[in-house]
Amino acid sequence: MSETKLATLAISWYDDNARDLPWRVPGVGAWPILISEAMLQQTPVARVLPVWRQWVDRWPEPAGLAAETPGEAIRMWGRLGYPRRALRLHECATALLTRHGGRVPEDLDELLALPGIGSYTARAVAAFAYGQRHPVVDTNVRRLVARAVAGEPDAGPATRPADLVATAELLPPEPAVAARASAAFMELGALICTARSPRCGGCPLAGSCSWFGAGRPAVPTGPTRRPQRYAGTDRQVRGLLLAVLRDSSGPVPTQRLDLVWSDEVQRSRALAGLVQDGLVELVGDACVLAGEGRAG
DNA sequence: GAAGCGTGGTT
DNA sequence: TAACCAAGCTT
Repeated sequence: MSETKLATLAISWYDDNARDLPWRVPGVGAWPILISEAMLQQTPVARVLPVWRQWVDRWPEPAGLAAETPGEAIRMWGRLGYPRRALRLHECATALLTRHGGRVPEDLDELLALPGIGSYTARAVAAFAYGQRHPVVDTNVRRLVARAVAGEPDAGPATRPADLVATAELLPPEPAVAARASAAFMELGALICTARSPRCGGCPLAGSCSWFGAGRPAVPTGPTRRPQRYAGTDRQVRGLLLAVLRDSSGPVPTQRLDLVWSDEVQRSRALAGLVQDGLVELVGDACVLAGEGRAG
């Protein structure tokens, strides 16, 4: 008999406090759920909502997306960020068509083999779309488990196998209940057990939380590496270049792209990177989004 | 395991 | 205002 009290408490709280997100509505298919998970990778819910609606309205099945150019997926991605995710989602739709008859597979290993689908997303789809019992471990769950179970102030930066084990031990035996517990843990991490200023006063797990019980010890202060700034990076230049192409329907002369960044060396490097990544194509002396060099 | 990859709101 | 933050994946 293991510790499923946390799951019970979390689910009770979730019943009353879960946000009404459209991909959580009963009956939503695995494909729209998969799209939501891909969009939510590193992008806040509020920004995903309108784009998700556009995608599921336009491409309710994988076949619809697979029939488009990759560039159209990139264009419809809008400003969600990390546009390679749009490319991967398009590749994913194609893979679903060729390997799985146009449907999202239920098997975890088959999900993991899809483009852009990693450990978190595969388990999220298996749990939330198909009601399977898998540990669904994202940054929120890692943080919550680190605090509630291990009594630590925060989790490590990346998901490790041990995180999956620790989370799996919290899941109730019934698959559907386990899936709901995973959703509840994530929601608690997103709304209550936040990174910056956790609201332990409103947390249903506080009475069972090791970290809270220990008086909320702080993160040990140490020399932290300063992360790379965004301004002036290739990342920013890529974003500027892609924004021009996204808002254009046809080929864009490279001469026009010269206007978005004055440093020729960096601009060329950024553009070459976009081409290398398959987001952009060169057509003579012009650029287009992927797959739109001939038509579109 | 670290680095690279967008974007915009919040503190 | 600069830094931080938001449901990761790939190489």
